[in-house]
Amino acid sequence: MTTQLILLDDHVLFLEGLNSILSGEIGIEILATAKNGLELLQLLEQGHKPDIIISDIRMPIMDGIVITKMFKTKYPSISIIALTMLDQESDVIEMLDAGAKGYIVKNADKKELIEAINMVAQGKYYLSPRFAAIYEEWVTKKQVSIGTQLTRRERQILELLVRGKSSLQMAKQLHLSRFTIDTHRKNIHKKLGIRNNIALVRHAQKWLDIRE
Amino acid sequence: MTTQLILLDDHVLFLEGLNSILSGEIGIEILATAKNGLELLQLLEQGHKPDIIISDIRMPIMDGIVITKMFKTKYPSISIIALTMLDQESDVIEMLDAGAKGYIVKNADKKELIEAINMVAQGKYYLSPRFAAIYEEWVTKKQVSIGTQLTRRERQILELLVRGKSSLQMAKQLHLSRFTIDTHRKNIHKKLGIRNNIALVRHAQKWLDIRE
DNA sequence: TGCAATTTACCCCAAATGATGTATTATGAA
DNA sequence: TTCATAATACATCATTTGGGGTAAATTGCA
Repeated sequence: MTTQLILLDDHVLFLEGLNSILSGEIGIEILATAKNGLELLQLLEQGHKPDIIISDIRMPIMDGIVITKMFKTKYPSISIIALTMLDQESDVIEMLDAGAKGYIVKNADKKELIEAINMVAQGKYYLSPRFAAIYEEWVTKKQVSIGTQLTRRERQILELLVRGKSSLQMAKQLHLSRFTIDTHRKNIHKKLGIRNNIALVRHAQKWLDIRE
Repeated sequence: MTTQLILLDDHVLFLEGLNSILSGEIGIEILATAKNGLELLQLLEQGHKPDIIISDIRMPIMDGIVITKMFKTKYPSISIIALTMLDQESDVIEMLDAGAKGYIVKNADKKELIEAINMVAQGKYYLSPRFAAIYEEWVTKKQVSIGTQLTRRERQILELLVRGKSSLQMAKQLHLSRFTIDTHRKNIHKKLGIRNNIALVRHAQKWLDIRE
């Protein structure tokens, strides 16, 4: 029984490399490759039915997380393995939350990739060893819910943060203690798995649709 | 006459993919691959004499720019082709200054890569067509920058800041003192009349078209 | 009504940033 | 070659942020 794949990555060289690596493998068949989410959707509409899609997370037009979320409802039978450079931990959590079945770093080797494909093909999950720890920690801390599950106050403070307000400024504006603001700010950090305000602002802009 | 290569990239999957793509080509021989600068140096000390090294720019231990600069004096007969994600414009400029003979984006395809190898093997230069566009854009931005007279270093640091890097992280990445980074950052503040990093990031996104 | 979640407020301490300087070494253009 | 600009590096000191807590009052909803 062969596992049928579609590969998705905006870096063509990487895509071709991956194709070259995998196409020699027994039990694996590359149906097609796509450079972006739109190409991927076209392939599926053309009737391709892969078992697994291996997708980069960070892509310009439609990123892996968006795609994964969409697939969860539109193509629930197709599993997704996420590929990443890993320079941002929170990506891991978001991707898994979005419904990815596997998570691999680009620092991994062919062997690990094939293992991941086989695991996921069997309906199991595969997490790059590096991430197991991160995810474990996340779960045990009961920080399972992310993103949209900020409380009203937290969201308000995040909005002010995005506008460049300091804790003290917010405290004055909201007639609260600066300690309170700090508590909220740090709770937001924890919930989102982000450890500085700049990353927080960018996350808010990208995912929470908080702008100005 | 075959062109002998060593490949250098910290992302093993990419490295293996590249190897897989190129090793089938006539006229090209892969002598070895290396995951970081140290491995590369060891290979050379062991007597490998490649014509060309294809190297990623961004790497943790010793980045492509450092390597290229070093090779210019220590192994002047070896040409270097730089590979990049091109998520940071200023890398292009730096790499060019450092003395790379070729410049390819990872969005390129196999055909372009091989063309680049052949060009460089013949002693010519090869620049990815995208590079031309980026370079053009970069130059015009530099000239048109009336409201935003940031120097090239300042712009580079602002780009990193937008990506959420701290002063210390930038210092490591750019091989500079953290004091230097701070000086630049504070000079940017003054020039733009902005008093904190978050406002700076938003200004950069809005007015300077610096994103990710 | 009762209990969980939220909001508020504080502690300590480390690290990073912001403000204001000085100063030396490249570098590039006139 | 000179001279301005850019890039580098550091000092000092105040403020802000980040990470780890604790704990009260309030709110909302089952």
